[in-house]
Amino acid sequence: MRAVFYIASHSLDGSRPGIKEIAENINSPEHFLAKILQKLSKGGIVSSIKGPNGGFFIEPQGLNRPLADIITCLEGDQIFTGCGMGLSYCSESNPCPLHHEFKKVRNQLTHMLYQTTIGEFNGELRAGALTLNK
Amino acid sequence: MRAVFYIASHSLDGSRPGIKEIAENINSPEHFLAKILQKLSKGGIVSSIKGPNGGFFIEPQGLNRPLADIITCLEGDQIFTGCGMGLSYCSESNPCPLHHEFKKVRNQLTHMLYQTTIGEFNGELRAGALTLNK
DNA sequence: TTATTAAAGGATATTTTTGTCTTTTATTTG
DNA sequence: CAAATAAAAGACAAAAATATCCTTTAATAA
Repeated sequence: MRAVFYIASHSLDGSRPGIKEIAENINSPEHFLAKILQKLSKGGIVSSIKGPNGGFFIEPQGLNRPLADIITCLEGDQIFTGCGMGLSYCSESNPCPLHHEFKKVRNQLTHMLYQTTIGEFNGELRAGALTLNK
Repeated sequence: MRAVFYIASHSLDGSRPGIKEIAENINSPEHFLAKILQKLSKGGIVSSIKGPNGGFFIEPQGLNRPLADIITCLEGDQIFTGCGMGLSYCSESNPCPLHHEFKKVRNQLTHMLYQTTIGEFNGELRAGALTLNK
């Protein structure tokens, strides 16, 4: 998510940071980050260009996608739909003890992740008001 | 948490289920459950007695403790205080991009886990309205 | 068109989490 | 006290998550 924020905040002026640059700026192991960006690239969250002057970027419309898309791409929709205690049987019609209470929390998280967009923090990030370090 | 619910629902009549019985009823590997119960026992969430007719139980006042205590005992208070993106620098005065939005979600989760008590589901569990299977 | 740059992909390694096995200690009952 | 029961504890094993390395592919520029 930090990598996506970093790329997003650099996509306004058409620049394309490479893995090395991103990794340095978000304190992430380079090769590990590469794996994640590959997945995000396949999922269409970020775009990439190889070769000199290549790197990662996000299309203008991509900046309006919700954060939830990042999570879905990387980890599936388990956190949006799954049981709070990880129970397979749990559902609306056959709820686990925590089901109803947990649903409220999960709904709020879901709502937050669908309302917040990838590009939402660009201004503050570029102004230096927010940072992405570990 | 399911183990605690199971023990709680059997502590009303003074019975003391053993690890084997608990494991069977919550579909948990016996020895793995043993480790968890050891930790919960050290933390004072559950009590235990060795030997014949021994097993685990929860004191009457223990039934009024919040679910949050279980989590704190097993995993610390990271989920109550930590940053949503796992950033070490993030705080109220030096927030990460998601800090303010995530705080709302975390606060609701925290509230839920502190309002809900360990013994809260005893009635429904004993009536069979709720189950603890995986 | 060749050298260089940078992402993609596959194989491997490390670490953490989860799960298992065995021995020890405590308690109860005959 | 001796035998049986059951949790506590420690050592060990398997699986999953995280991280690294190396080779391949694509793009650019001289």
